Amino acid sequence: MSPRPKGRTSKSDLRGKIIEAAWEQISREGASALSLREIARNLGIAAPSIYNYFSDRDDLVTALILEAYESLASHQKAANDAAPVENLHARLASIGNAYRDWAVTFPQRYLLIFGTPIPGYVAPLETIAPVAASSLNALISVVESFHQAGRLKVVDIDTRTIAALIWTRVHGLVSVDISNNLPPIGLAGTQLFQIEFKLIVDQFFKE
Amino acid sequence: MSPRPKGRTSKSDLRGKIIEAAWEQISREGASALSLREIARNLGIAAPSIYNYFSDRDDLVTALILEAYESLASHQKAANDAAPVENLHARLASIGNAYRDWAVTFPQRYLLIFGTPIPGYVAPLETIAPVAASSLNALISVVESFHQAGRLKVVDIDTRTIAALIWTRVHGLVSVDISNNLPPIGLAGTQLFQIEFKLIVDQFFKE
DNA sequence: TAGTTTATACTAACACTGTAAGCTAACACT
DNA sequence: AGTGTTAGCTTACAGTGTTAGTATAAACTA
Repeated sequence: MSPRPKGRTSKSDLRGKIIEAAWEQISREGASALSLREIARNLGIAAPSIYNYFSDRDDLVTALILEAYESLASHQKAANDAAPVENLHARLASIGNAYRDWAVTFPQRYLLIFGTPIPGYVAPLETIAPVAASSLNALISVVESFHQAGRLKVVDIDTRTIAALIWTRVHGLVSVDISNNLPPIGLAGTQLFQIEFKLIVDQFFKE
Repeated sequence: MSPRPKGRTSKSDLRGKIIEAAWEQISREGASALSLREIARNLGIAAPSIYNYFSDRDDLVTALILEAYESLASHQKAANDAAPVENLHARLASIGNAYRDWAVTFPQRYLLIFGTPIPGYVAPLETIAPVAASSLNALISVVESFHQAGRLKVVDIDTRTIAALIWTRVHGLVSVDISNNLPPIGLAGTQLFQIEFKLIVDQFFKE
């Protein structure tokens, strides 16, 4: 039926195309609608061929999660580097806005990372933890800088704990926002984010 | 094969048993592993019989979500009523702790409500919004009371917005905690929650 | 260059899922 | 008694992830 492509295609990069098709599908339908057979259909290949590149569906999902974390981490780093090193408030604002922007631009990727959207999927922590941690590096680094400059308002909490709390606050707001679970208080997500960000800065950082 | 039960069983409450079996399954395997056929197997009935009580799987999930919201809301109300009306800080602490306790006790129910764990399921907002809102009533009421007592530190933010932000903070921390997505900072979820709760109280409320 | 191995595609099949259609026995009501 | 409705059942269909077995083209080896 199919024209039987020439065996080892050598440079067709089918693995990359599978990942690409998976993202396309996730962006449209959400992570939980990921289907190996539909990926295969879209690519014009047989479904089991995917198993030449991923040991099973979970393995593909893990690859997607790693890619998403790397994307988030690189956006964070870019935002951090875009602000002057010595202007800590500017750096903080830059990475804060970049964090929300990334989540709003790629909501399904964000939910893929931080939700539990795939039936029966459990993330292999030892694989994911390192790159997940690296997506928090920019924030941790800024908090550390505030600390070393003696500009932390709160002194009885470890800097990494402060960073973790800032993250859970931002994550809580952003994840609820892109899931459309915000309580109906007449404020758009952007406005609420600005308010919360200001409150966070006020509470933890001097000047 | 089966002894063919006596037709209209009238008081067998199969609908209730289906929901019960669904919870049992969700508690063990997580919400995304919910399977109508396995429910039927556990109850010793045929899978399509479920359709006599729920129009489809999503309908069952909606019923579960409503039940979960109601449970959360009633726990919140109980916690609110357990503290003396005039002691606003005690009431706030009571509902705060009750919120986390409920989430930790029923993590899968919490994730069912606030995550997007079911493949292809989209919550019917007009059905769920009212009971979802009612689970925030205790918090809103306490914040209102602080406001009317002139004991809000922050005056340029609407009280409902303050309540919403407090909720997103608590939700962010709790949801990440029960999903085991907390950054590795050596603090247990309980400790982190106490720290964050104190910070919230300090930031918004006087005395 | 000829022969062998290996990688990558395929088809067919299995076990599972939600769900629709149609049948039947028991009850409720005229 | 007869009728209609309810709530079970079996059967069947289309979808899913996954495994097994097969074929072919490329790459390596003698």
